[in-house]
Amino acid sequence: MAGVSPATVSRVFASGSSVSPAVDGKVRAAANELGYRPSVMARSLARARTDLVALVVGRLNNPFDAQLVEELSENLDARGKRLLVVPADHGENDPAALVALDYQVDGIIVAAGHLSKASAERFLQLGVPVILYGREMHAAGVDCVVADNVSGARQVGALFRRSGVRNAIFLRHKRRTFSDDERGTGFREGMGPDATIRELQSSSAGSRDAAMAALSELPSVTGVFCANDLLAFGVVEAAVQLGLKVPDRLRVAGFDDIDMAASPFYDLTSVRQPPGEIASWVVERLLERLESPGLAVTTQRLPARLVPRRTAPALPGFGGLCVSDPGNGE
Amino acid sequence: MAGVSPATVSRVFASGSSVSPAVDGKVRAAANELGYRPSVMARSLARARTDLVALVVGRLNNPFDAQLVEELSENLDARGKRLLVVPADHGENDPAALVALDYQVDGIIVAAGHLSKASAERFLQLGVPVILYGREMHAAGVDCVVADNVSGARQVGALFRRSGVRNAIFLRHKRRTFSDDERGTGFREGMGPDATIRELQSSSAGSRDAAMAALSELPSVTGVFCANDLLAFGVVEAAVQLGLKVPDRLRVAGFDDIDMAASPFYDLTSVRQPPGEIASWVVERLLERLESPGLAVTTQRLPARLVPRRTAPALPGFGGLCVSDPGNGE
DNA sequence: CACAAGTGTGAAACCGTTTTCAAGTCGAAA
DNA sequence: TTTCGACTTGAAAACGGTTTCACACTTGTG
Repeated sequence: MAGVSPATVSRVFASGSSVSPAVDGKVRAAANELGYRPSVMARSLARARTDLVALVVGRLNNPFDAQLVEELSENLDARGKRLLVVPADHGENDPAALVALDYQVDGIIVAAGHLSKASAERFLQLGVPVILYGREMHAAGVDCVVADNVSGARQVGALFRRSGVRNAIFLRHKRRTFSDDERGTGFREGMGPDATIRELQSSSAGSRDAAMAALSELPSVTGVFCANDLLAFGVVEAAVQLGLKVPDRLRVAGFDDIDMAASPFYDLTSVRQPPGEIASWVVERLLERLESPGLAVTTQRLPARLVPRRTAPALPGFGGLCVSDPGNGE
Repeated sequence: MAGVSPATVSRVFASGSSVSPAVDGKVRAAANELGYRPSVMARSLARARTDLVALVVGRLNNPFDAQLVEELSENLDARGKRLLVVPADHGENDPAALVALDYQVDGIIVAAGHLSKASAERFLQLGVPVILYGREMHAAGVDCVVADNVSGARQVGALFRRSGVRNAIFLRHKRRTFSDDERGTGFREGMGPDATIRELQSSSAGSRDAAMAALSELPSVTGVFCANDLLAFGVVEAAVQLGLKVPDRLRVAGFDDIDMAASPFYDLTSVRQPPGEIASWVVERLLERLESPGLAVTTQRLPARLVPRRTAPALPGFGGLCVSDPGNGE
């Protein structure tokens, strides 16, 4: 060292320790000169803390998910932690999550479909906090954040019902999903017991074709609620192509309220779940749990708000409940 | 240890070393029993290799960027490396990139705007390979991948010119960008020297308003080329709102060819740059450079292909050059 | 049967920090 | 002047692996 000290350097870079100004200056000067920066790896090894948080996540083709990744990354960064992305593309369960463990990550954030109970227990046993979003899971101390799917979808159902829709389709993803289940349930609740609701499955990419087929085959259907906006876009397209006027002849609604939903061409009624809030809740909770591991497990429900637009407009009488866009339609 | 060996365990888990089948079995059995997995941190410290690759990236609101992150993450994962996300949201230059160094990452991938020459040199000096995408940079051994913006934009310009557009707008981002510059250049080339081209700046979110203002003020403009699809969407919307028929009265084109460009409502002529190819080239190159650091620096240009759609249709006579959608228009 | 070559294993040093502990310095209080 | 803390600093033991080296112990060959 240019200065004269082995472990004192540590104190200089670790905040909080007391070092005399003189020494501090010398060390920093030398470090600057040498271009020295403490190795996070070595520090992690010694402290048994990596400041790394793993995110186990699947595909990002839905802008909503992408947004979430961005927000998570930024939130963590602001708290001095770094995001380690572990792709869970294998579609199925845990193996990906286990990789995270090898990195001694301080915590793990898992997207809806990618956590098995087995993994969850393994994490708990190792004392690594897990936050799950987009799905509830009553298992070993994992905290969950979920948008209030049931309530959001119920609002859509109620709007459809009040608009006179009696015969509807619930379009969901091919792969069975916790949130799709909830959205279906909420929708049925909102539509009431005397409504007929068909469930249809499709990939986001193929939703137009699926909707085309279903709508031409079932002329009595007057409303389609989709598990997300991407699916709904396809339905709107199909309706246009079939000459079914939206919203007069057919109401359409989606879920997530991604940016494109506000496009004047779709102008899609949707249910807003704010990625920013989810992200900040997730990291907030993670950090809380890191500093006091004993916390009770919680499941946080984030409110989901109906955003009525043209494809399923709010009814005059009920406008008070619905918050529409500020819409400075010049 | 349940078995009988301290450093032999290392050999068991490090591939390639020779261990007798008997010992190997015992060790693995014990490891399995104890739930032991080697600590990546310790390994990294000893080997001076972390299997971590940092990605310095800004916002992900453009689906194109999100897709890129996904592809990068998966490609790296398949090669045994992990993606560390370092948000560069500060908009400006290097500080973010330096964080990556502390993690002793094996390599760094940087998105267009987020690398300064200073950082680049620092990385080179430390022997950490840097791959830059979305921008060229003739500095210290950084490899670059860039879509062929000039050629792609030139194709748009040529299409516009052949369609009779003489007076056009090039709509670019507020923040000055390498690729926007190139796209502007290519567009001008394609339009020819006698065309009038106005440059306009806007954020993706506000492009509709910007276009509204410009188009009503400049009635002679008959074509708008945008630096990306998101901007172009706003222009199409503005055109509709102003009653300018697209494409008869106004041609519009974007860049990236994101999924939504194919939406029948926009049906946007665009220039395709494949995120998958970019991603795989990036990690391919990174790994190459990791195992043979002496490689000559390269700048890879990936072909950008015009995808004509309704907002600026291909002309009958020139169809051969343009690849349109498979379009099974039922 | 001896000797070279090849294999599987253990000892020990090392990677770059943190952290405990003890020792040393200095100023203030007695 | 002596004594007692408060501060600053260094020595040394971790942290959990990898890796070099040397030491047996098999094998194969003359």
